[in-house]
Amino acid sequence: MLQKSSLEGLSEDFKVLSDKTRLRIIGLLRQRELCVCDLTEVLGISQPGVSQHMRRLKQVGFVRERKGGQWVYYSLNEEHPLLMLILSQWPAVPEDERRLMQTKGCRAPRTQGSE
Amino acid sequence: MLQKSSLEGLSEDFKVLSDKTRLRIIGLLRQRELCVCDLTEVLGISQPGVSQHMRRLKQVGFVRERKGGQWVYYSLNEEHPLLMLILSQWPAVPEDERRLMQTKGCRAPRTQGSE
DNA sequence: GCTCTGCATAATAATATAATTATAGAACTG
DNA sequence: CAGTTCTATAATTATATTATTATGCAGAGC
Repeated sequence: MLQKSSLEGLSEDFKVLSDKTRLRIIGLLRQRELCVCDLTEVLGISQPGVSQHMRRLKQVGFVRERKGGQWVYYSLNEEHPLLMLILSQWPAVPEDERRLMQTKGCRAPRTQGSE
Repeated sequence: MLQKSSLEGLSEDFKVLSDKTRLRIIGLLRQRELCVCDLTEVLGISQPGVSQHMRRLKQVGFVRERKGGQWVYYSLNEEHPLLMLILSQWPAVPEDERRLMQTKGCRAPRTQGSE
């Protein structure tokens, strides 16, 4: 039984969507592609935590990754039918969006003195 | 903080949808309204198990209940926007549908001799 | 080549979830 | 009213899930 039932797949999709942190991530990715360090900063959880969430989001095909130098950029997979359907009802999370604005993330090449 | 964030609500909706048994229940309710004993028979789990699932489905407003005599009939809430959206992509579970056909459920008034 | 930064994975601990059995209440049946 | 049926809830147990810390690997910059 290599083939998962479609029920199994759907359940897995919803399981991935059932975590608030992942919902926040998806919301943030609507704005633009983001790297792990961006998300770590905005979400306020540990880097490994973000990585784990991204893995699950990737596994079900909600996000795609693109490696750019040192960074890994994640973006929404616009070809995922269920995700696109659901995005139409996505709630805004103003606080996250504000934090995303304020965050410098990986974009600011660090001037080594500054902490 | 009486009001749940919409993120919380959405996450809860997906959590309810993330269980295969509940997905099967929703699929079955697409056919017609069903009572707990129907579902117990088709799903092959215990009666309290079905009741618990129905409670969660009711809590997030996916299903409605109607009491009819001795029975409690559940049906899909056609006014739930997210549910309606998602139903468009619902997978068929032929085996469940077959079992539903075959089941007599609560409809057959038991002729007391029959086991 | 050495060091630092960004990311992934492994191991672990705390918490949540779903099944079962046992029990109780409400509505029919005689 | 006594017995039976259908459903809900409580208690328990087994299993999943999510967070953290520790660790390793790859690319960038000196």
